[in-house]
Amino acid sequence: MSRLDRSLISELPLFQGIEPADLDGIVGQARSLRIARDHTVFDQEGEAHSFFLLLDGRVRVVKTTPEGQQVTVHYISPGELMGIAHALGRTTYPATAIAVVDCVVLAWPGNLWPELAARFPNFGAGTFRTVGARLQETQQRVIEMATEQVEQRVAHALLRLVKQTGRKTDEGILIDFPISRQDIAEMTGTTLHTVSRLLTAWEEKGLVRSGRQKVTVVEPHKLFALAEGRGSKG
Amino acid sequence: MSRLDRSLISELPLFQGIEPADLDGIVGQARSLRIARDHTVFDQEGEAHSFFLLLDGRVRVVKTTPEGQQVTVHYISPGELMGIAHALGRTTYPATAIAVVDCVVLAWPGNLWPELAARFPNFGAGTFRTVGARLQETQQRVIEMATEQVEQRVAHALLRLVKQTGRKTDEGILIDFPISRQDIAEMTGTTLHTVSRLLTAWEEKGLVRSGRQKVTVVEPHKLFALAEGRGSKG
DNA sequence: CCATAACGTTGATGTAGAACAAACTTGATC
DNA sequence: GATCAAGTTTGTTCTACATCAACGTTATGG
Repeated sequence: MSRLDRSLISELPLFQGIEPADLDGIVGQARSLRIARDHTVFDQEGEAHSFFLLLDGRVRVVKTTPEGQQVTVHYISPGELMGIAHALGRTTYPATAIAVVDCVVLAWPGNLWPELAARFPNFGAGTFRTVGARLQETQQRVIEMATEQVEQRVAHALLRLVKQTGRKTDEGILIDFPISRQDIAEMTGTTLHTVSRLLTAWEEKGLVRSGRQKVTVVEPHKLFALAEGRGSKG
Repeated sequence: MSRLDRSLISELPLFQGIEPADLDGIVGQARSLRIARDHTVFDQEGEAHSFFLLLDGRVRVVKTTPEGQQVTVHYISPGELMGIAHALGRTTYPATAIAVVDCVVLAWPGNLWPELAARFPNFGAGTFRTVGARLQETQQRVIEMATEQVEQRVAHALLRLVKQTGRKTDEGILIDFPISRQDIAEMTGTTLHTVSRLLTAWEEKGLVRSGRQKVTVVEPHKLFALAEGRGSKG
């Protein structure tokens, strides 16, 4: 096992205002894990033994209904916490986390969370902000699902991904991990067929370029106009 | 202004494990407010000067889209915190809170929150649990919106209200505050017309009894079966 | 007690998007 | 380089639910 040191986390907003020696202590209590693509970091209903910090890669958080339908709740980017069931007073994970590319994570024992939060108020407050932001985002999605039609929802979802993980290329802004029509459908509550049709239509209008597990947004502003319900017909 | 004392809050889960003297101190820093029916406790985008504890009544939390559409995010029951924007690192309220009946609330200055959370870890942890529960619930609604059809969503919404605020009567379980077809539509992302049709159909089947701003669930189990997608046709 | 606004019901029509079905493409694997 | 699976496209059909429209009912206040 490789030596872990504070440089892994010292730049993250979550750990600002904590003494270097303490950072070493915190990191010292973590295990570092590599999660191969398509493998899970933790599983829905599983015992919440740990909480995690994503250092590198990208993780999809999915809830599965009793009927077996999947809904993608959130994408995790590097620097974010995940699996903080303990902090929320739960003993099992409420969702499954799947690595969409090879990932590196730090894992702490779940029961360490209260201790860390008590000793480092900034850490506790940071977790609070994370959860708060996630609540905001989730409420926003409820609003979208309740008031927008599919085309706008898919457009919003793509723009969100672009903001979180967009990488500039010569064609436009590439969503920087493999993402299928099915994945987008699970984020927006529609079917892969409808997503496919939308992407084809947008490609014809020059808004996006897309291929197998790959989407590039060429004209973010036009896509945004569409997301806001001001499509070309308005 | 009436004298406030610890008995107002000492029984609430949120304040367990805090010394009586400290409870007096906490309550002493609060103002008590009466909010008349249909008036707001706080307003979306407004400066988050305070956070609140609902002592009595019922509050509807609503988000309004730029296009003016309203979505009900949550109902608050007595004993719950609301308007905790500060704890989530925000400076404005993300939604509007409307009293659906005459209410009594306690209000603390927003900037007091970090201090209380630091001095009373149980209080901080309790807030965390509140926010966590709200996140869970909101994610559940995203899943419902993504995977269920309107009839099931409305059934789930009614059952949730029954659980939170149901009062046993001789006809069944009454949702114990005035609630219109429009209100239910805003909770479930549909129209008042569709809600009206559903309630009429359910009434014919003997599942509910409803009238002007009033819904009584007569057969919770059958309604639950329906909510789970096992309607009479299955 | 009458006016009027708020709330609720019910019918007719239209359509977004799911469901069904089938073929095509692109990578992987032996 | 043939085979196979996973991902994608595209056409057709069908339906749940919104939308449009009108009318009925119950409260409220002058």
